[in-house]
Formats: sequence, C-alpha cells, structure tokens
Amino acid sequence: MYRTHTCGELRGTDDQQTVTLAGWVARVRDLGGVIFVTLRDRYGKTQLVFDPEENPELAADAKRLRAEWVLRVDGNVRKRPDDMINPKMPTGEIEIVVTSIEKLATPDTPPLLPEDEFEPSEEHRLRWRFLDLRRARMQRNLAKRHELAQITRRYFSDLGFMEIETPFLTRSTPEGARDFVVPSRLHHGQWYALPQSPQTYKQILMVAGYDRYFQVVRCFRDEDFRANRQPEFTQIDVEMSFCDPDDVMGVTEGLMKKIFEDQLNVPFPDKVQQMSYDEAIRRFGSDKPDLRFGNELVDLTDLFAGNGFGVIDNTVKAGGRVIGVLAQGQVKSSRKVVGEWESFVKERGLGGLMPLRKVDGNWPGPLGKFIPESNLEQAAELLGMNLESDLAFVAVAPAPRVHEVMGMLRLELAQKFEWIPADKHELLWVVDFPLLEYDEEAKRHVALHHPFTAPDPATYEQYKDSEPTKILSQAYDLVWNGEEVAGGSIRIHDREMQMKMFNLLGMSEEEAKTRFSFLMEALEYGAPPHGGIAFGFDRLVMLITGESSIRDVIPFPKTTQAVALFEGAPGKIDATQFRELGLSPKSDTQN
RNA sequence: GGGGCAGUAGCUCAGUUUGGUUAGAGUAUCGGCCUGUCACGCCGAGGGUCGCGGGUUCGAGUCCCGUCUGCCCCGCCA
Repeated sequence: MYRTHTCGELRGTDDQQTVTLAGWVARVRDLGGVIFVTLRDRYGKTQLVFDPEENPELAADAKRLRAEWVLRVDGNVRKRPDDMINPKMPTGEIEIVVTSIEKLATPDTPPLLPEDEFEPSEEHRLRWRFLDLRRARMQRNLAKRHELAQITRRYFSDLGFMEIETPFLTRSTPEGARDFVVPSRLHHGQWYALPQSPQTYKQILMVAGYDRYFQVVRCFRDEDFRANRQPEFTQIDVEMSFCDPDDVMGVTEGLMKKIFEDQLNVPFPDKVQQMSYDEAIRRFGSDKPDLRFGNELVDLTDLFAGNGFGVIDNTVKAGGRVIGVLAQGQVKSSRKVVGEWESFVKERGLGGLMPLRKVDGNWPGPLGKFIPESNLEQAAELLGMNLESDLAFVAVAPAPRVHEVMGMLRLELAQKFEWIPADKHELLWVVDFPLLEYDEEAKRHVALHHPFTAPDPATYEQYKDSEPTKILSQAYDLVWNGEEVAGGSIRIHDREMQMKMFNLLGMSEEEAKTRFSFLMEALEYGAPPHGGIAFGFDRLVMLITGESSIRDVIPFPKTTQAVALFEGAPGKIDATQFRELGLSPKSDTQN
C-alpha cells in the first residue's frame, strides 16, 4: 500500500495512529540532531520527524533527502506539544515519527521549486509547467476550475438542460474571428476549421428539438493574443428554445447566484440592473462598464463649445463631443504628470487632454483662457469637483471614440489611484446593442455580436432601409466588475429574416446559401424561436480564484505568441505528413 | 500590424543613468557546525556565452544598429 492517508488530512485526533504517507519532499530542515521533512501532495503538507537517538540509521538516511524527491513513509502520528503546534498548517497539530522510508524517485535538483515563496518568471513556469503545477496555488486554482465545472453541470442538468457535444473538426465560416484550420488527408485541398464557438451547432440542436442544451466546450480563435486571451479557451455554452431574453437572463443569473453565494460568499443582488449599450458608452465609455467606482464621463459640450476655443468649436461642429472625467485629489498634479496622462489618450487616438482646475483663484491652461468662468464652474459642478483638491481631465474628439478613450482613462486613473474597493462586486446587464456597425475597411456593415442575432423588431422596421446601424439587437452581455463574463442573444429563427440579415451584411443570396448552407437548410424545416448565451469559463475561474491572469487557471496555457513552451507547439511536421496531406512546404519552412 | 517594459549564476534580482581593476546579493547546489524547526540558523566553497549577431571605442553587462524570447497596451478578437 502506498498510503493510508493524504498529506493534508491528519489532525490531533489521529494521535498514535500508524500511517503510511506518500508525496514529494517540500523542504528538509536538518537541525544537526533532529531532522524535519515537509512532505507535500495536492491535499496539503505534513511534517515528518527523524530523531537520531531513536533511529540513527534512518536519521542519517533522512539527511540525504532533497527537494522534490518522491517518498513513501511509514510512521506514527504524534500530537505535537502545545508550544510546537504550527497554526499556519492544517496538519500543524501533529507530526509523523517515521519508522521507514522508501524512495520512489530521487530526481536531481529541479529547475524550479514549487513552493509559494519562489516566484519564477512566467516563461520559466510555463517551460517547466509540470513542476509549476505542483505549487499549492496552482493546485487550488485547478481544483476551483474543476469545482466550477461540476457546479455548472449540476446546475444546468437540474434545470433540464442536456450536455451535448459538438464537433471540433468543422467547416470554416466567414464573419468573426480568423479560423484555425486543419488540412484533410482524405480530401486534398480541403480544410477543416476548428470552431470559434459551437454557435451554429447549438442552433441546429434547437431545430432538432433539444430545447435546453449546454456544453462546457473548447473554442478556438486565431487572432492576436493579449492578457486573458488565449487561442483556445473554454466556454459554458447555453441555448434554449421558446424563450425570450428574460428567460435566458434568468437562467444565467441563477448560475451567477450560485457562484456568488457558494464560491465567493458574497450576497447576490435581488435584481441585476440593466443598462443600454448607448448609456454604457455615454456614461462609462465602455460596453462593459466597471460600476465599482464613480468618476462617470460628463458631457461638457454645451458649456465649452461656442466660446471661441478653436479646437473645441471645430471638432464639435464636425460632430465631436467634449468629455470630462474627474480625478479627485489630483489638483496638484505636476505639468509632467498631466503630460503623461495626455500621452495616454494621445496613444489611443485623441488629439490632446486639457486639465480643468482652479489654482490660486485662477483657471490655468487653455480652458481658462477661452471658456467663461461661470461655464467652468458649472462644468466643475457637473463633474462633482471639489475645487480645493480635485482635478478633471477634458478632451474633445469625435464620438464615440472620445467616450471610449476617456473611459480607458477613467479605468487607468482608478487603477493608479486605487479607487476600486477590493471587496466590492458589481454586476449588470448591458442590453440594446446595435445590430450592426459599419466597417470602414471592408466598406460594409458587420454584425456587432454575430450574424445570427435577432434584431429588435421595432427598430428593424424603422431603420432597415435607411440607417441600418440604428437597428438594435436582442443581445445581452453580463458584466461583472468591468469584465464581460457572459454574452448572448435571441437568434433569428426565420429563414427569410436570416437571409435579410446576410443581405444587410453585404452577402448575396447565393453566397449565404453556400457559406451557411447547413444552417439555412435547418431554418427551413421548423426552427423554434430560440436564444442563448455563453460564459467565459476561464475568466469566471480567474475571478473566483482572485487571480489576475487567465494563464494561472489554465493547466497548459500558451504565450501571447500562441506558443506552448512546455510541449513545444507549434512544431514542424515531416515530409511524409506533408505528402499525405497533399501539401508542399515552402523550402524555408521545411524541417 | 504599431508601441512600451524586461532578458546578468539553476532560480529571483542589483549593477546600465555617467563605458574602466577580478560582474555582486539572496536563494538553490556541495562541504562543515548545530537536538524542536516549520522560508530553521551559522561558517565556507563551487557556479557567469551579462538573450543572440554586428558596430563604435585603447576598453562594452553599460553606447549604437539589427534580431530572438517573455510580459503589458493600442489595433484586432461577431
């Protein structure tokens, strides 16, 4: 038998028991006589003791133990004297008086010590992932990940949802992110694509009558990566038939309530507030506003325009807006610091940033030069400024870019000056998204959500032929502390409507039929009204564990260059593989 | 695609501003001492392609150019 107990379970009440433990050597503390060894497994750590007076041979052997050796030990549980209890360890009341050791593996010095005090670079951690994953924090994170998957499956199953798998080898579809593609060996010149999400499959499952579907599923997108964006990531994918947005939102809130109450011990709001996309952009410059702090954007256009300030007047005439944001307590910011904030917005496409503040009874800077004092005072009032202590930043630029950038500034200021309370949780639904936006580069409309999102009927009728970007959609995003944790919509279930949507996206009937044949076909044969949502599973786990990087909740993540440092992917393939696939490598990429 | 930061001992970092003797510290490793530690402590030793390539210079970890890797931001990501 390798073990009778794990390294995390023995307590004072187990005193005198004969036990066998197995695990990794975390530390050896050789005091010259008595030797302590901390043994680790994923359940915890337990202290082993070797006393040379009781067993000199065994103690001599224990002296030679090294970090990360794998041991099986027999021994007796001994309750520690009161003054030697380690209150920081769950097993701190006891230790094991070892009677025999079996060394199951005696590795050389490892390149990384998986103890919390050592924090190697991320590159190193990813290169030696199997060692890094031994650390307690990573084991806790992956345990939380497992737990959330279990909660999810239980929750949806109890509500009558079925988990149904959908293919990973599917066909490439236009719209949306770039596909990862896989060459076909049996059909040279043909390619599979890995799904960006199971979107079309879950809609087809609705047509097939599986009226409540969910799946914890991997999705793949070949775009440029960032913090918290991986080429493959996991979604909790949900779809239901005969539902309106409230049904989907209700089901979504139910899972969030479980997460809040059972995982975070945070009360869940009776009613999750809703905010329109338009309002979110106007007030926070973002479609995922962080409501944990104020400093809302304030539109100062009416106060500042028309006073002979050229930049403002000209920009406003061309449709721009003047937007201000409060920076409390910052009235004394130096010219240099203000300049740094200006660089921040300039890097994001604004022309400049003007400080608004009163110093020694004057309003320094360009605003004070052109804008009447009463208007400046009204602006300060609207921004909620305390003129003794506060500063505000003002920018003028075309909307909505000015809102977006000032929203980024708001977040950056909040982070820098620590305005966000650590224990606060703010949830909201963002609704009434535009259905379409105009893509200047492609010279056509593109779907804001995806091309299967149902339009809001009223605005559709009103604007379909005149101003399609004013059509709203039946989409909804759940935002938690400024992070989008779930997003979904009611889908188009009518073939004609779907065809009109493709037309709005600049696709001909023929094109739509070819590219979305299977969906169009399904919509022809009795599609129920349906809708759904998808949660970003990795992000949820990150928020639950309190981690700040998605990579710390994914066992084998990729770098921002989409490289797997541990396995070494992507890698070359050999000439035979090329031949079988009917492909010929460019000379410089062949082995 | 654009920008920022970083790369020095197995690991984490200092040294780069202002070029100049033998590149340091902590930790890990090895040796010695130590009987109640829990990041044990003390003494000592070994350990370096200063990411890589080129350039400037009498002399480069330090300055210049290029390049690779990691992280972060903008764009992108329905």
